[in-house]
Amino acid sequence: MDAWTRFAESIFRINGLLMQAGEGITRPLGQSSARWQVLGGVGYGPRTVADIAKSIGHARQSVQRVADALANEGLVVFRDKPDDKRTSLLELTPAGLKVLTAIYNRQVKWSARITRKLGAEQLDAQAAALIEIAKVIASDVDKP
Amino acid sequence: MDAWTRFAESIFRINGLLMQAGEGITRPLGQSSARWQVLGGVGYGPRTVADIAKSIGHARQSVQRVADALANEGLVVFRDKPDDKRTSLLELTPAGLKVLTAIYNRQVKWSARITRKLGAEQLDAQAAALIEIAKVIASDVDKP
DNA sequence: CACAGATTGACAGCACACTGTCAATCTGTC
DNA sequence: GACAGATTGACAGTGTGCTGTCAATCTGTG
Repeated sequence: MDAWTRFAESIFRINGLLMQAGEGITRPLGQSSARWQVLGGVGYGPRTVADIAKSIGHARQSVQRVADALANEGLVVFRDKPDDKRTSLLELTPAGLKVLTAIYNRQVKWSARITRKLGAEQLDAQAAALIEIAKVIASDVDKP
Repeated sequence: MDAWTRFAESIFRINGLLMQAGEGITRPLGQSSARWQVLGGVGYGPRTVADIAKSIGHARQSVQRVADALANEGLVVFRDKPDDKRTSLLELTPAGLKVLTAIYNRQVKWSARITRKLGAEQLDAQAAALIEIAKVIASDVDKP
């Protein structure tokens, strides 16, 4: 197994652990990582579904489905967007804000716990190195 | 945004790029990353579905579904396992071997291209660092 | 102002991973 | 050898993400 494969496997491993942690944070609150991302997208003010999709890098229709589910459960509401009759603004309800806040609190504790163990400097250095590697991979996409 | 979040986002970014590259490698051959993993699991000799699932860290039933699909398309066959009547051994057909070899060739080229740009030493160092971080995350799982 | 092209949500369908349940079968213990 | 517990595939159902198509609506160009 070559260095690149070892590297890729370490990424898969950490990604899996992060996803698992995300589930661990959201699940006790009856949510999920996908729902968290959408709720978080509305956290700083009303936005359209298409807007949120762009910002988190997911397909518009994936976000739409999650948003519809959240609206059904009363965590968000669709409000008319005055200047565009096609779409509407997604807005947190009090219940939605409560859930998002609870998730945020859990996330902060988790983040602080890990940062204490690993050190912000090391994490920043790793992140910077990974972003450089990401650029190289991205520039290679579609080559095979 | 704290260091830990920046780190997590860099992992998500690279993971996404790796998945994308995996699709790029397998898609022209009518396959996918999931199918690749299962084909690869049988590459060194017949194995059971449950066995493959364990080795790649996926749910048994997820692998079962992919294996059934591969069998339907004639890339693998189920052969009786003499000492266990519940299960069967999954084995590559000549067609399956052909596909797996083609995928392997594409993967090797891609891997070599990236390693040339980034250097095996850097990749190994990163992988080692990430594995250490993974241990810390893993030891924290279920804490929140 | 007209109109081509982009954007949007609704609808439909697919791939992949997970979970849980069930009956058949295997394994280890007594 | 009997029997409790683990393992296995079949079946069924869920969540998440993707794609494509369609009609309504917006936007920018001329």
